[in-house]
Amino acid sequence: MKQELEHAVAAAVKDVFDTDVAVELTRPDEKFGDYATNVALQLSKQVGKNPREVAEVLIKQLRTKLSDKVRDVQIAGPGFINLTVGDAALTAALDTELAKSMVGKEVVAEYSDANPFKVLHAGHVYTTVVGDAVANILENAGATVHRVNFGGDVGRHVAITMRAIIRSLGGEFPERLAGIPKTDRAVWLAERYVEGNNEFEVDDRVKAEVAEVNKHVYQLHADNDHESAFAQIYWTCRQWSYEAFDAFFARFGTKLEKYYPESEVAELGLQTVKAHVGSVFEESDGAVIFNGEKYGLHTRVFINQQGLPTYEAKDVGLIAKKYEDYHFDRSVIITDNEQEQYMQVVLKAIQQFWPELVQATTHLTHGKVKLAGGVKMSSRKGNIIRANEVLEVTSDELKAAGRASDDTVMLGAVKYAFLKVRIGGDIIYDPKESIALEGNSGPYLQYAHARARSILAKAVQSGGKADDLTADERSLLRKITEYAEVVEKVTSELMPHHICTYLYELAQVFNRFYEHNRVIGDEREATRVTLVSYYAETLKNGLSLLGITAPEHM
RNA sequence: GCACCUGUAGCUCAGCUGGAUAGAGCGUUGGCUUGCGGAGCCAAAGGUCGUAGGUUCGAAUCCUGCCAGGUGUACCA
Repeated sequence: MKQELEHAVAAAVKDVFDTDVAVELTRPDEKFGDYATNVALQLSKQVGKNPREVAEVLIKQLRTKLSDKVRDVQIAGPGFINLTVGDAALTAALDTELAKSMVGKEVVAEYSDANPFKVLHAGHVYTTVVGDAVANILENAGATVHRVNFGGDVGRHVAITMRAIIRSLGGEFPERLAGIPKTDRAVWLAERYVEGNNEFEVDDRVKAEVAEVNKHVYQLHADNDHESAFAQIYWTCRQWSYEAFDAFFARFGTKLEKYYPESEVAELGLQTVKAHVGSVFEESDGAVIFNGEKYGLHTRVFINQQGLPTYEAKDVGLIAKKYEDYHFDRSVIITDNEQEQYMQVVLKAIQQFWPELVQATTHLTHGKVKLAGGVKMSSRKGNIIRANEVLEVTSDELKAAGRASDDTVMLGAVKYAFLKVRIGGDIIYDPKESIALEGNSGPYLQYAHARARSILAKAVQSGGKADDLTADERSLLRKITEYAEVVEKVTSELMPHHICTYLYELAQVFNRFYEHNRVIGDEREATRVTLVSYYAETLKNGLSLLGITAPEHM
């Protein structure tokens, strides 16, 4: 509908002024009409007439050309042209298919980036929620989306944890791991990391030991060692981590197709970097670096003095591995914004030898999670908000409010609270607000859906489609048809919060309609039931893009 | 030092590829109410859009300086 009208306006401009313009229709305040364009203002200078004169000429043309679809064309304000669509055309728009702009495309969405040997914290929840939504949105546009995780099972944090684990066991005694109860494993590992890191930061001897353990871990992978005591401890604890991740993501409704451990891409990254030393990378101070300053970025180390690949080199290996596995048309990476400039350097380096892979890659970032009135989290210190705690505080809030704390509503609350804000900046999470049934929250929309379903369950008549709508009916219909436009915008911008804003507005429009209009038993029941049915469906579809379940009852 | 991000109502945020009186929610104040799920609806109060300039017919939106907060900046991830 919108596109059709845009083409028609562009054609009218061409007819009258013989010039090509890109017309973008916007949704103005309802009192102005359904769509608005500012082409007259844009053309004014070019044509040498004042905007309202330009608009005068254009609307004559539009009125005749669009008479079948548009019932009113008006000039307003400084020279806006407002279009009001006919009821029949608006009703017909309900059944237009959503644009499937990515059919046949292979997409890799990398998010969550949970690291074995570390605990999942609130930041992982945020990344996962955003990543899921982005993946859903692309999938909805017809793409085949592969959801993957990239996590560090080698590197300094692993060495720090391994050293602390071995000390805690009193030596390399893998059999002693059996003494740790299954339910405590994840927490126990997290404690070892914190403990090890605290020692690492203040003691140079510990730093040296960690460097040794780090080499040992890489060696273990190089030798494919599963036998030595050290290796047994390593593999067991890595497995504990993955089991903890699986459990958490399952509860969350996230299905990651693949975990890429760093150990799997380290060698590939190392070799790739080595192959481009002299052309892209250079040796400096015993390490291999990429001089990003040539590109206005900063310089980073890809292979350290010990000859080990850093995270940078692993990212080189990762992008190659992803391409090898999926031959992606598009790759989306979602991380914390601390990695923004880091990623620019890595991508700039890769661009030198694999430009097409970088061309297809988008890096989306989000900020940190802070609790309302709370403090930033640092996983190095002990004062982090664990992922489970995010769910627990939300669940507690539901209980405190005397409501059932089932996962449907609890996760709906968390996901919506994280997604309703534009990604990029930090968010302040307020569990109390997230579960509220009044205001802009997930549970509010879930409730709105359940209520609509309840009306539909009682409907006697249905399937009516009128072209003589009342003002309230028309407002609701108008808002429902906007969904397709929102989805299109969100698909191109990958900004899920627009869906939240839209769904909330939709629910408000519905409530206004419902306040003054009886549905069941009214002589217009058939028509109104149709509207309610599309409304409920739109809520459900929108929520599902956000990864939120729309329950039938609450 | 340099780079990037952020600064909009008491609080939490939309709006930022320039356009019509700057919008929501929460909170505050007042009204509707035996309802098809009122967990709603209507209304009021509340804003120098950090600040000073610039570009433009038009700036919260673009450009520059400054202020404040955050992040990154060589062998962590």
